[in-house]
Amino acid sequence: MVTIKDISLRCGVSSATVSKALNGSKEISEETAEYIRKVAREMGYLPNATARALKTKRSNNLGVLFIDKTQSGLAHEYFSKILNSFKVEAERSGFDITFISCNLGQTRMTYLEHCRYRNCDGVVIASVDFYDPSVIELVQSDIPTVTIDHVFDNRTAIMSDNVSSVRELVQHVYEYGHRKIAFIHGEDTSVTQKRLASFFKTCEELGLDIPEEYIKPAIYHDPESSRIATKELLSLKERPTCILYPDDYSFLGGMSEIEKNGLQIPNDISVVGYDGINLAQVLRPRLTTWKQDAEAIGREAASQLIKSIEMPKTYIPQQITIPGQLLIGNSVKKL
Amino acid sequence: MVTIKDISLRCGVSSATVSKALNGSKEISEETAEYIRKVAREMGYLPNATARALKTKRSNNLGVLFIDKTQSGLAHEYFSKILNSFKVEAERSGFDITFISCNLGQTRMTYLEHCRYRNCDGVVIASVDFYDPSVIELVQSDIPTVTIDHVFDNRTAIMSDNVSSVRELVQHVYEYGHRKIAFIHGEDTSVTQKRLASFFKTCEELGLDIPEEYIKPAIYHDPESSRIATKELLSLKERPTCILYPDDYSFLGGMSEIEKNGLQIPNDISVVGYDGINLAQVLRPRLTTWKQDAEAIGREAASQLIKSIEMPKTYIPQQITIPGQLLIGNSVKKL
DNA sequence: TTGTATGCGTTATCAT
DNA sequence: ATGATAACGCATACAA
Repeated sequence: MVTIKDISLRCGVSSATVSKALNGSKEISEETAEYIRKVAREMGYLPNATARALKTKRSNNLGVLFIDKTQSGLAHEYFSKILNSFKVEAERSGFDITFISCNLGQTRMTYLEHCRYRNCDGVVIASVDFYDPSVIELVQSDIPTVTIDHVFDNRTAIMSDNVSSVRELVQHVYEYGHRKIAFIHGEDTSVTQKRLASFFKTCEELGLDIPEEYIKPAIYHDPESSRIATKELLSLKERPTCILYPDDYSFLGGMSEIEKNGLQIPNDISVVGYDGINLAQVLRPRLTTWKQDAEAIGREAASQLIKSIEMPKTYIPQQITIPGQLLIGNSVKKL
Repeated sequence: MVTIKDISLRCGVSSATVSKALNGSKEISEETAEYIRKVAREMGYLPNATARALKTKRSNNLGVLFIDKTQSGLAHEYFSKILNSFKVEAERSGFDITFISCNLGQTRMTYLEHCRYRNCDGVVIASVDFYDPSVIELVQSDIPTVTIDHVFDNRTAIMSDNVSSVRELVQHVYEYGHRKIAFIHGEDTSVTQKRLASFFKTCEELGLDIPEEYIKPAIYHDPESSRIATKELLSLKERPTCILYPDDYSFLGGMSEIEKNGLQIPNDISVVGYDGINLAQVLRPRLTTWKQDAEAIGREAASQLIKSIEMPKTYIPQQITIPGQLLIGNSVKKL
């Protein structure tokens, strides 16, 4: 392993000079700096991130706290896209990514402890139980954090547009003539609460009276629970003409149930998804859904997090909403 | 931040003693060791991974080289499961995980350089172009590596059972009376080559003569390409009675095409998938497929990698095949 | 413009 | 059984 010292000996200068030259310090004359860089290149020098981190207290390492309960966390296209664009943007600024968890070796540690142990410069938090005390402890610490789809006071949050999205979806099916609209929602989170509230509000504004049995609980990214909810909806005396699903992936469970009942989409029943995953756009009929801009969410999260790390004094936490768009497929029939 | 020195002052012993006590050295008397541990706990001491890594040359950090081309890498349930179980097993042994890529900041580096820069103790490699010179450079370096689904000489590889799986699948549909079996395969990799060879060999053994137009290329995890391949197969004069797909996810593209043609699975045409992803088991009819033990693959990869790190002298690289199992659904009709 | 010296927190060697 | 000390590779305050 070639170190700064090796270079300094070869160049006949001090290690301090080499360090400065390599870091582009203005102190060093362009001539020697150029020479040092050349030698460093020739010798195949690579900075030692560990030593640098120990000295500077900056690891250039970002923690990623994604919970993989039901191991759907990363398999979830929405989150895997966010992670990927987060990673790309982070790397563009020279940051690496480390997963944060709570059991390392035999010693159980909190998320915060794990971050400190690894000297993470910042953490992005998504897809977790935001009421978990260990998550709250992390967010309230001095480590910069960015959360996705959940707001903490005086912390940056990147939000998908859960209110306007559901409003637009409901308005869309309303315009297509639907009045009996069912809503299958995910587990109780602030995202779900927002979507539900937006659903009720929009329906109210449109003068729709949605019976209670049109609202069914399910679990995000779990086709089976949406299949069951679908089954219940289909067995109602007053069957809805359109069903809104928690997400595209869950819809596939519903789709299966609908087809099993010999019904056709959209002729016999209309459906709407959420997320805009690739798969749903490949199936026929194409699913009408809300396309979230996961790529922008991840990129923005990284960008904000890095800003807050690099300008700790002047950075102002903010809530940023990333707009998505209505994707009109063929799964909603005009009545 | 509380350091070893802080503890040593508080305990009235030297920092060397604290370090030894905390690391369970036999040199220290049980009595003082216990006291030191107690104080450390009270003070909320956390070891500094950075300082430790600098001193010991061990980062307790494993690199993960997964290429996310077409951003399906992590969205791919097979790989995301592997990654997750790898992570869980690694953490059980006190290792963290860092993604390896080739462009960090403005400086482009090779995978090997990235690993060195981060002092990775080892790397797991999957879902990449194994003929990429930068990948080969990494594998041939002194950094321990484990590859998944590709063998390098004198290196550990964890393999799914591509040969026996395809044999069993073909035998299965053969037993159900199918003779006209089409095979849609993924892009050209050693995995694909193995599956194709196994397909041809099994067919030969069974006395089946598969016409060339029954073999269609597609792309793994890309429903659209499998949809096109399906379309071509369905338009043949001599239409196959059964289609084998590259993977379950790709099958969904084919499914869509089949249904668009007004055909029913399995009455009009039989289909077989590969991977055994959750989704395919939720749809009706349930897909007959090969369930890969992704969880075991990831776990074994981590376990082997860590062994090779901890016992560099005695560890012997090996190829380990993780068996999967035939999952019989309702997508293959008995003829 | 360049060099010297120090310390980041830890572990390891060698004394005691 | 415990302690003093050096060293890991780097960055920086300060001196020259």
